[in-house]
Amino acid sequence: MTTTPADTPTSDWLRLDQQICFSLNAASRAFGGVYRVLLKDLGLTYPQYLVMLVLWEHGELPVKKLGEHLRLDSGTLSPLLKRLETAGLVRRERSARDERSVEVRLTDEGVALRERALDVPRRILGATGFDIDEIRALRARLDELTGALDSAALEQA
Amino acid sequence: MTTTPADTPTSDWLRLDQQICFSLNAASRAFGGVYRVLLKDLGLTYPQYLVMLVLWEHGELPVKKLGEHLRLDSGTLSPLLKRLETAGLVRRERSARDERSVEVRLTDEGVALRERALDVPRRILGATGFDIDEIRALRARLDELTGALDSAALEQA
DNA sequence: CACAATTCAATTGCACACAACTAAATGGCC
DNA sequence: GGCCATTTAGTTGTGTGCAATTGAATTGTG
Repeated sequence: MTTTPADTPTSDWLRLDQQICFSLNAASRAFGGVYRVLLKDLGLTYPQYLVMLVLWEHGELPVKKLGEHLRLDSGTLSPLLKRLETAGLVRRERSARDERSVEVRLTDEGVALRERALDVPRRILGATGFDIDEIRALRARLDELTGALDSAALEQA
Repeated sequence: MTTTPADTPTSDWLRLDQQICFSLNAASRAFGGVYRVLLKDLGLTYPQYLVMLVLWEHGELPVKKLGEHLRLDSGTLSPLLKRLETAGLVRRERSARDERSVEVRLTDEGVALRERALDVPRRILGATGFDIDEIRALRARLDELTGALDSAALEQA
């Protein structure tokens, strides 16, 4: 346990920084690892699962809206959606009203996959060892952090 | 604010799961974004910065040890280290004692870069909007989570 | 000593992330 | 109506992240 006092000299900040980055980075990847195992049966990667979650909840969506929900741009989504389409889970059609836009909608197979995903959240929760309120508190903290980091990033632009 | 009661029906768990994954994933990438901006001056990516942090603290290290510190394998580290070497920050030499092993050591330039990185942690802390004790608490929580997820992953192997 | 199992780094193949750019379509403005 | 800025997906290029494989070096065991 490194209980670094608040007046840590500058030269040690890099070590402290190390701890902070590592923790977030490691947690994110550890989480991804557990999802990867659980999602293997469904034939989904973790980011693909996130896309399916949004579609299961919202139904049909243009790529733009999907990206806003997921904080992802077309550079990431276009090839990912192409793979989901090849897998038969999703169809993409140019919107009739606005031909710039592409509507992403679930196929019957994509809708059906939801049933097989239903127990994923519970198994994930079990893997964390946290109870649901602890997870919820952590989530709130992380959202707070994300919000602060986003506005800080904007100020630099 | 979605205050989901503990007896949420199964069909809504996917929506809850969505919130949890999104938060962690988003926080991780938001963090990466802020680091990316700050590290641009130094010519480092975020993962490269993590490698440099370990080297600044520990000096010379074999690739294996580096991977243990960072939870990364040679598949990720080999090309990354090659780029750091091309950038002149690092040298790689096969160990004399054990020719399977490759020692990674900082060049003078790599050591010098540390000076220019000294204010990164403070600027990151500022971007989070958290004070140092809050960050420390969050880090502890994340480490706990990582530990639980790792042991859960092991049980499935 | 011989030889099988293990260790270590590198490589290959696949899938994100993201910046920068392209191309098509739309909307606003004169 | 004609032109220009904006919006929207897609593409390209670079850099991870990880599974699986390869190949060389070492270790353990008889």
